[in-house]
Amino acid sequence: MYHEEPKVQQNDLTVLRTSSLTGVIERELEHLILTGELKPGERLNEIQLSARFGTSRGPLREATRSLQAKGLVESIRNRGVFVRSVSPTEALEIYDVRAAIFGLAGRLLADLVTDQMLARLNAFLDQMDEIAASKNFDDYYPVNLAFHDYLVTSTGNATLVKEYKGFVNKLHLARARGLVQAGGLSVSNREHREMVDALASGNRERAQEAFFRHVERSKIRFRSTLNTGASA
Amino acid sequence: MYHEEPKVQQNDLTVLRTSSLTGVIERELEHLILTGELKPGERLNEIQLSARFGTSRGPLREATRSLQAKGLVESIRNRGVFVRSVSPTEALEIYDVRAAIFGLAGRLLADLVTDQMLARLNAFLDQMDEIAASKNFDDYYPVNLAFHDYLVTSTGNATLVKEYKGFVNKLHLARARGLVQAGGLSVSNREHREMVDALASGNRERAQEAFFRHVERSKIRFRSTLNTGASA
DNA sequence: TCGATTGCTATTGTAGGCAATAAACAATGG
DNA sequence: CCATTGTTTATTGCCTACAATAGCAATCGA
Repeated sequence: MYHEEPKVQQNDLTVLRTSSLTGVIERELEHLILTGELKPGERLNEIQLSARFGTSRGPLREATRSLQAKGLVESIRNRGVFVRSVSPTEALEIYDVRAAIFGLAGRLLADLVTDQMLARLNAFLDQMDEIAASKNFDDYYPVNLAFHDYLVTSTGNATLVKEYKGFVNKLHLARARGLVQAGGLSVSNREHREMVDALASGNRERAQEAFFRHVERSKIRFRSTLNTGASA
Repeated sequence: MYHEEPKVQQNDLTVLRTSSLTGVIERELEHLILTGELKPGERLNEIQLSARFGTSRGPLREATRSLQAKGLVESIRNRGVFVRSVSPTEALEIYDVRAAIFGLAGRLLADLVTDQMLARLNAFLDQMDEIAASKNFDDYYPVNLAFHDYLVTSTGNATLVKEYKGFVNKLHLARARGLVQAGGLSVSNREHREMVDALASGNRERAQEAFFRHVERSKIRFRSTLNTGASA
């Protein structure tokens, strides 16, 4: 008991010391947006939200400015701040840029890959195969996410990681957001194996192309579901 | 006289109507940072700057939050906001990501390229050859910039353009900033021709690789000037 | 009835003020 | 002489208050 108390308190203090109130609000808002509690197009009422967080409007406004720069909200003067709504066109653009960045991850990893890393990746593949076989698609999504996260993080390129995650977040604001996930669900694990095999070969260009194409195929799936006029 | 007065006033009003004071300050600060008037590591004094812009501290703080999200400044609680200083390591990371994005530009352009576009690009190449021959390096840099800008913009992918420019800006904050330019100066126009040729071939992968490698070579030049221990 | 105009209200934009913090310096003790 | 502790000051963090704006509804005139 005595050992935990100071630790917890120190954590709280550290949080308040490191990140300002603005930072806390920003993360909170980002969470609300990404979980869909604040939906695309919805206005962020300053008074209402600052009351909810128990602060004044100042820090909240600073937080929204930051989110605006990150592309999660847009601000219209004298009208307010709104959760961004990513159009299908922009979503397609983002898929391309994300493909390029993910491709870079493949290229970099081809030079960094170790046996240990390959073992970990194969474990991921097996796990996803298993889940896919059981048709338990709700379990597939998080593992798939962890797989991609592991790959991107393993490059050791912090700039790349940050960018990649930013785009993944933005895609959550795409209209017909469900389609983004739907596209991912039908991903055959074959593409993943191609990526891992390319890494194992140590061939930079091949790995880059495999990673790039994986995202491009997601894009194509996204687009085709769009055309069929499916709705949420 | 009478005809101009209202127009000027309307321009001012339009600017203030469209973008808030925060937006104006943000652009102004970004300019100060990128031109080097505010140097990496330097603190942005709120009182001083808000007095300079003739506003209160609120809008200024919002502007700096936005710049923070863009990676141009960093904020330390209770200490202030500082112009970011990009380490050599981070600069190398940025070069890689920029290469990936620029490579995507090449890939996209390979499918979009027209004779008219090729003519324009060849005009750029000739112009740069000319300048290089005259050894007037100060003229080379802006044309080189315009060349790259033209390429990126021609993709029609606004997300790509925004990202690319963001990274170019960030690289301006790299320590030994002169080296970034110095690296560019010695660029042989041959690389540029390779890029244009790749576009003319219409081969996606080839174009992507040519564009990618062009930036990678810049990175290598940057790194080598770093290792020789050259200083500003 | 319809359109324009004019007030009203909710909300954002900006300003300025007080409290809290950190860095620099002075004072004190060993 | 050095280390440590108290004090001062510049500066940031946050809040409250006021001004300005946009959207809306009611009113007025045709």
